[in-house]
Amino acid sequence: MGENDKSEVRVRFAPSPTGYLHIGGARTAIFNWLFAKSKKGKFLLRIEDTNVVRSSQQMVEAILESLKWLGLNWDGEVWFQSKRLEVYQKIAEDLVRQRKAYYCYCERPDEERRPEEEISSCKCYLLTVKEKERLKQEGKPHAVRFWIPEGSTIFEDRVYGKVEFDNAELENFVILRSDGFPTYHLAVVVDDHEMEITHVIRGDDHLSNTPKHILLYQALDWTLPEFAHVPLILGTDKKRLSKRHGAASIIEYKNAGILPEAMVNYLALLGWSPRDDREIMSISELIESFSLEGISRKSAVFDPQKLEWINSEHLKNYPSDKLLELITPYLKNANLISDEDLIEKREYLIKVLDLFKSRMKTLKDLARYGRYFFVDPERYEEKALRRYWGGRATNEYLSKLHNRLAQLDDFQASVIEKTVRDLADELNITAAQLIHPTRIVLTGFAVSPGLFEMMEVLGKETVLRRLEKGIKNI
RNA sequence: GGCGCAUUCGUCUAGUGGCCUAGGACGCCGGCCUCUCACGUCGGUAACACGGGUUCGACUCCCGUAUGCGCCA
Repeated sequence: MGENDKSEVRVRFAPSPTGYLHIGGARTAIFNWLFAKSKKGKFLLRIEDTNVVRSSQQMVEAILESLKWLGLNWDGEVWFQSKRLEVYQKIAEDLVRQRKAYYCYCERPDEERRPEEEISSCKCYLLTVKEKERLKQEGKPHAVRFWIPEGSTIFEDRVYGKVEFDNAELENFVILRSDGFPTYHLAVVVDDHEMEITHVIRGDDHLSNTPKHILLYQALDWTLPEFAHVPLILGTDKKRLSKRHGAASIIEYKNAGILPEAMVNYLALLGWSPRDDREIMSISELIESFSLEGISRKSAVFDPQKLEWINSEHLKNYPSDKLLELITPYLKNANLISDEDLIEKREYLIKVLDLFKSRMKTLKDLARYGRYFFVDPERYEEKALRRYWGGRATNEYLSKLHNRLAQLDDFQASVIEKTVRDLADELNITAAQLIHPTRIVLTGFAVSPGLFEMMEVLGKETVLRRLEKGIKNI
């Protein structure tokens, strides 16, 4: 066990392009990538597209896009199984020649409704030479089945520890279908060998398949990689995560305004622990702390709320200029800024983010809850008015406030605050009686960042304009 | 059905025989801060699936049971 320093670590992620990259797949990719990085090894990518009907080029693109978004860059060219059919066929033939596999002429059972116990055991290996010859003449299609040897198969899984299977439990399994396409078992073993994969890190739904793979490695006289099976991710109902559980595709989280580093952070923590209390971790911290030993054997439930929390933590620590780039699409989409604004009002936008980012949970939030940083409020929230607007008197107070503010040369938070509080004193009212209505007039809501800081950012001109408008219209 | 794997607060987890009257985090609830809501901060809620062993001593080791999940060309 343990990695040999001399040989480079090589891992791979091998999705099949029959759907988008989902949460579970993404986490498997993350574990592989983290492991490769932590060992200064290579992270390879292989597309398992031997299921021609269900695979599509479009899905390949989508998966690559998701991986790029997450920042999981891969080494070298992408491998495609569909381009390697002859390789699998040749190896299947070799195994037949060596009597480690044999032709099977059984009719393919109806995949859809397979009777419970009719999990047939193929007896084609009993066929006589004469019978085989006859079937060949008839041109009857055949699959290739691997011949399971006697004994038992034991291996040391890096996550699950020692795992033992009795070979008698295994059936002579198909490695090459009658249509010439390999099964998962053959393809995975052949490719992992040729790609010189040293560690197979994959979902634990393959734990039970691993003995078959090991038997193949042995039959082919290839050295075994290490295996590490990672537990599945479940939905809130404790069922395997799938499309039914809402956003199962990674891209949906991108669209929902989740940062890629937050996604990686959260997913890494789902089924893996650094063994201390750290939760908010940067990519480099994750790489540094990652180890196979920290992976749990228990499947974990995906919790969108915690994802959001982790996202908000990352957002808070994000440099505002970088953040601006990321939220620009959302602001444009909501028609709040133009390309010119991006240049002309850059300084303003940065200040807005400085003020607002600590209250953001997703990249969408500014466009959604902070419209007043870009446009005057079109309407005032009913509830806010009812709660904080003190009738005609309020209009008069605000009018006085307007006059005072208009005289300020230095429109700074501290100065504004003093002005507001002094006025309240003079009017013999509480500061809150001034503050709340002002907020409503400026934002349309009862909720916003601290009023004085916000006024400074909005600027004198905007503040005065909105005050006037509010006094007139409310 | 056979085989395999798992089982600590609602959720993610720490825990590798005594440090555990079980720690952290999300969520939830409450206090403080305060111009609101967040942020922050302080505090509260809540768990070792069950039954047998082994041991001076089990969350930790073993065996069953239950439940869940996975694989079975």
